[in-house]
Order: sequence, then structure tokens, then C-alpha cells
Amino acid sequence: MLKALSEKDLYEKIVELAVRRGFFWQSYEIYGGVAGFVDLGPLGSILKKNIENKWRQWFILKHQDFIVEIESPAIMPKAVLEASGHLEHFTDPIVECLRCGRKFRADHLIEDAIGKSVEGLTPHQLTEIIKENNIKCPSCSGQLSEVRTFSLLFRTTIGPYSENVGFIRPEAAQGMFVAFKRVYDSMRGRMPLGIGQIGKVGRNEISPRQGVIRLREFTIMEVEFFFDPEKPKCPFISEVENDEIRLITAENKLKGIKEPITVTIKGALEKGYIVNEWLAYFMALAQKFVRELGIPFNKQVFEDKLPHERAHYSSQTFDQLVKVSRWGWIEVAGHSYRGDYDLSRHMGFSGKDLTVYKQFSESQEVLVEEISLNHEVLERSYPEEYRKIVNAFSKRDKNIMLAELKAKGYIELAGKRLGPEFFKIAKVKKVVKGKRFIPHVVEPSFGAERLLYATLEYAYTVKNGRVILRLPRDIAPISLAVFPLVSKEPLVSIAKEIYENFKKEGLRVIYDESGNIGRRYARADEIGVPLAITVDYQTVKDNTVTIRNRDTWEQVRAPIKEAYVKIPEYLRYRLEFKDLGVPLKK
RNA sequence: GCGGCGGUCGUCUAGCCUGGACUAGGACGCCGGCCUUCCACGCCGGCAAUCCCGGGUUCAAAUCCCGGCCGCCGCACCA
Repeated sequence: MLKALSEKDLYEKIVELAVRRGFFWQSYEIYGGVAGFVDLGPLGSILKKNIENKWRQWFILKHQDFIVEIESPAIMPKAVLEASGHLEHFTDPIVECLRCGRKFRADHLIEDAIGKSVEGLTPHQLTEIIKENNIKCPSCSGQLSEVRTFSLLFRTTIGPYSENVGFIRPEAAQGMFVAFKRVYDSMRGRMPLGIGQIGKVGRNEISPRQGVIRLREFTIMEVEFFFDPEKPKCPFISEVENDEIRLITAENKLKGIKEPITVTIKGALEKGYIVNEWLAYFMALAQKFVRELGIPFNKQVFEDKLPHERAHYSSQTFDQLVKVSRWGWIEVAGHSYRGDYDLSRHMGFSGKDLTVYKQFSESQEVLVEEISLNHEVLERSYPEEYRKIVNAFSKRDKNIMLAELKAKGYIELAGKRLGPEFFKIAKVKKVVKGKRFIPHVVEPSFGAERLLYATLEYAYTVKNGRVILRLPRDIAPISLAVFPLVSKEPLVSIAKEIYENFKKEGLRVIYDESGNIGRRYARADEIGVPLAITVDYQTVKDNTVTIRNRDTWEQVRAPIKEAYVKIPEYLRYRLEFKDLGVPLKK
């Protein structure tokens, strides 16, 4: 234990390197810092953009005819988060012990004490239950405070009126649900349709203490994928069906088994471990994407979340976990089946039609839910407003009213909130040429900063006492270093010219002539520059340079002209190092 | 938010217990120069810390005391 405390762990080494070389550091340092916020430095911001671009390749560009990217605001009006359920569910009821000061989740505490579910009760009701049952602090038996709520949402106000409350979004998803109809229309009614977004989100964590791993403001990369629930098949599943993934199944978790099983995507679908093909497809892509960041398959696992562990909107969620040194398995992505929860809620709360229409090839008989008024109950309860209500009902869209009833538990007509008892819902057979439906949604959602950290951790290696960041060469923030062997003419001029030419090719390049060649290689290795070109005296004679491999320290010699063409190919993994030139004898 | 421990150049650290000789020392790094024909070489010079912030005790505070901030560990929390 003492040894563990005195020796630096990998996390500390990464943080030290990150701070020193400009990947990331704690924000607001000169004012003492604030927990849960980081700045990305010059190298970190490039690395993050490269990770984002790789995500883009895997999730957007690969499917660009039907998955598109948008940007929506980080600040949301209250109404959106009311509809999404975050205002209600993103809040924890908390009680404090008046004696020892410990804080507890009030609902958990009560459920433990009286063995009954108290889900959905107000803080006031919870306080009453605590009093009635004389529940005390489980730690010191002290008196408990009133129950209050702690919201993980960052609150602000919009404009000059303080009653106009807004929040920083806790996920990018809601912006995409709210904009669904616009995107759907601009994509000319494409179904299935994916909407992706990369953006900052905020969650006001109570006590984030895991550096870059647990942030109050971070970047999410997510796709909301909308499809017809009657056509849940993914046409690309054959591309990935033989891929193996490691799954911690719900079944095994309930038995207390936390070891993952290895199954093919096909097997996981057949056995019902994964409920939907699209979800499975995105999980397969997710695994490959993370693999390309340098995190091997056997350091990744998907954990099926049990109902009580899932977010309010989800009917199945897999956490995608990767192994890191200090904290073990951390979640880098969530893969959720959100069903029609979000669109239904927004339809009910906004009163806007968010269904899509599909036409049948020929008329079909379908079962349709139809809502009508329960006139008897209505007339008895509201004899005076009866006619007004009937009138209002007749003017409204019946599908939207159905959604409103499901989302809110009531429909507002002529100023009255009418619960389900005022309506009749019948399933009727109809012969129609098409129908409207609410798309279902599957969501792969990644945390960019966690991926960035994990990427650094897997890249970090030590060779001969020197640090080498073995970043995948297509995401390394700097692609190439150019050095004169010694800082003398004409080597310097030649090296600078080569440096300029690579910059013109659009590469991120560094030029360095300080110190000696060994030191320059070492500095480049430490920030993960995959290749280094060195101009030596032979360059003066025959226009060849040496190219050095960061990972092996091997060198090849090649004509400069060839290097301009081949190095970009190497960086895209289209060439291997040996293809760059002839091996150099030591 | 509670409890324990900690916070000194960019990084790692010496000093703190036992207040004064500290103008806060070193190493690495970084910058400039010399040297150098391939892996943190050598030499010279330089940059860099009002010792986390604020208050107190004292003739005197990096050092002792109190509060705050931040970090680590444990508890709680983590849709």
C-alpha cells in the first residue's frame, strides 16, 4: 500500500505529461482551479478533433446518405427538459443527517427502511414518510433534515426575465429530437434516418474527483437513429454479424456473474441479448472505432444495464466500458434503445405532430388507436363547460391528443385538464393506404474526453527510459517532424524547405533544430509524432532523407520527392513503414 | 457534502517536525550560445517559485494556528 502510494501510477504519469506538453490541464488554475472542468491544450485540442473526425468517419460519413450531422444550442428552455423527463428524473432527492452531516438519497433510504417503493413521490411526501416512520441516519442514528432535491442540471436564465429558466443540456440528444421533423423534411422524408451531433453538455456533478474522467462539462458525440419499429432490421448487419463482442449480460448479472461472455453479433441477436439489430450494428461499429483509437478488443466490454440502472428513457442500455489503470472499467459510451419515448413525449408536450407517414404498396387493414370523448362522464363532471370542451376536442388532431394523454396523463381542453377517464380509446380496424407512426430510436453516445484519456493511456509506453506515445498515426496531433541532423547550413535550409512543403500538403508538422538529434527524437516521441525526417549530408548529394519510425526507431532512406507522396499514405494506414524507403544500416 | 492526508520553479523534489544563516537549494525541462555526421552527449550563460489563497500568532512564518480553494483516499453521489 505504501509502495502504491509513493509510486506514481499511470494516471499520474499521463496527467503530468498532459500538463507539461499541452494535452490538457485543470481549468481556471490561476484562480485555484474548479473541479470538473478541463482545458484542452494545443496538442489535446488537435487530438480531440482527430478523435471526433474518426467518430465522424465511422458513424456519419460511412452512412452519409441517411445519417447526417447537425448542431443545436447548448442552452435549452425548461419546456424541452420537462418533456424529456430530465427535470423530473435528472434530480435526486437528498436528505442530510443533522448530526453527522452525511447525505443520502432519500428515496433509497426510505425504501431500505420500510421496504416499499416510493418512486415518483415529491420531496414533501418523502419528508412525511421519514417522520411517520421515524427514520434515522443509518450511519449515526441522528435526526434527518427535510428532503430536498438536487438537480444535476445547470440552471440559468434566458434573457432579462428571471422566470424564463433555461438549462445547459445534459445530453445532445434532445436537440436532435426537437429538430427531428425539420431534419426529416430536409432529408426528403428519409426513413430510417440518423441525426448525429458533437457538442458540449453540462452535468452538475456533486463531487467530481476523477480529473478528466468525470467532468461537469464535456463533449458528447452521439447519433439518434430513427427507424420504423415495424422494420427493425438493419441491412448492414451482415457486415458485422461475425464480429465477436464481450458482453456482460443482464442474465448473468442477476446471477452475480460479472465476467463477460464472448459472442458474435449474430449470436447476441439470436439469443436476445441485444434487442435490436441497429443497436447491435452500432455496438459493433463502436467497438471498431474504439479499437482504432488504440484500445484493444480485450480491454473493451459491453455491460447490459439492469432496469433500475438505466436512464428513464431507455428500455435497453449497454455501457461500453474500457479498462484504465486507476479506475478499472470506465464507461466511454452508452448504447441505448430509447424506443419512441422521446418523440412521443415531445409530441405530447409540444402539441406538434412528430409522426412520419408511410405509404403501403396497396391498401391494408390495420389496427388504429382512436380516441373519442367519454360524453357521459364529461357531461356529468363539467355540465357547464361540456359544449366548449366538445368543440375544442373536435378541432384538435386526435393523434397528438393521444400522445399528449400518454405523455402528460391528461389532455388540456378549453382550459380543463382532463384525465384518461374522460376519454375512450378504441382499437379499430381500418383499410388504409398508409399510416403514421412514431419512429423508434437507437442511440450510440460517446464521451469524447474519456476517449481522449483512454487513448493517451493505451498509447503511453516507455522504451529505454524514454516515453513514447504510440498514438495511432491517423489521430496523432502532429504527423511529422523534420530535423536537420546538425543545425548547420545547408542542412537547415533544406530541412526548412521540406517542412514548408509538408505544411502545404496540409499535414501537421514540427521543425526542430535545437539541441542534438537524439533529444529532438525524444521530444517528438513523447508527443507521439509517428515519423521523423532527418536531413543529413547525403541529402545534399542525392536529395534523399532518412525517415524514422517512432515505435521501432527503425529508419529508411528515401528520395524527398517520394516521401511527399508516400508519407500521407502511410498516415492513412495505406502503406507500411517498410514501403517508405530502403532500410538504413546502423 | 463529511472525515483523513496533502499543496514549494514547467515537472520532480530539499527545507516544515525543532520559526531566524532561505536572497528558498538541487535535478530534469525550457530558452540562447558553443560543440556535435542519428537517439534526452558535453560545456557556458539564462528563464523559472512573493512556498495554493486569505487571515492570525510572533521582533521574525515556506515552517505554528484558523478559514477557503484544489488534489488524493474513504463515505455518500454518479439519470
